Amino acid sequence: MGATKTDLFTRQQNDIANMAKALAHPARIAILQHLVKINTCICGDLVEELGLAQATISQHLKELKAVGLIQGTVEGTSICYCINPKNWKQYRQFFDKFFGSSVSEGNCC
Amino acid sequence: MGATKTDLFTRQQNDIANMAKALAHPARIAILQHLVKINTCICGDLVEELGLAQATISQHLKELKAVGLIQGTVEGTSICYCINPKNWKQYRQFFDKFFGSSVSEGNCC
DNA sequence: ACCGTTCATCGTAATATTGCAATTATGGGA
DNA sequence: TCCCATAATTGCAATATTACGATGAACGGT
Repeated sequence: MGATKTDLFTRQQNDIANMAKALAHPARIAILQHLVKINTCICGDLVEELGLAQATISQHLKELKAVGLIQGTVEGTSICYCINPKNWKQYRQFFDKFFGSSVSEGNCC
Repeated sequence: MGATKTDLFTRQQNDIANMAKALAHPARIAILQHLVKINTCICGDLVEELGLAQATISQHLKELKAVGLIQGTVEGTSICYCINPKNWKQYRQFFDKFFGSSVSEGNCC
């Protein structure tokens, strides 16, 4: 025991949870914000920007790439990362839909 | 080592990461969806609804309550949980703002 | 007062995540 | 070819999360 029981939940529920998990670390939020801000691509100066070790940054980038939020292309000796616009919009829609179900104010609890 | 270095990031970045963390589990997504659906309050039939043990559900409810997404009031021998409309809307706005920074299509990577 | 129902909390085991040093590719100079 | 810079991967230690059985607290009924 200790592992998440994904089989108990719907595909959609696991999807949303996984999307949220990708955002569930300040370093990854910082990376995404930096990439959004510097709309043109950025390489590994993220290591300087955030105060984490190169190996750690690389790991976070890997996770973000795994869920499709960012993409990277080789640029000579360094690698150029940027937001994946398509999936970014999809994420936005997913969360929008999730929270969109407007909650009835008051009258309970 | 192994703990998240929250002090390296801004308050806002940590906040978003924490909000995302609250949603980063299918059981909590399922709980929230159930509470939204049954707009009137619901008690602990969540234990039946999801297939998890009572102690586990209670733990997830505690986390959701800790971040303010739900609220609960004593209802005799059972407890009535429901969405916290105010914070729900705030969450929605936060994520909307985060993803709102529209990404420039193409032209890079 | 006694029992049963409902839920929180504690303790513990299993697993996942975070972070880094060290190492390993890979590509561009000299 | 021999370095040097950049970034991925590996291996490991520290910490966090998930899940559950057992126990405890609170309430309603009898």
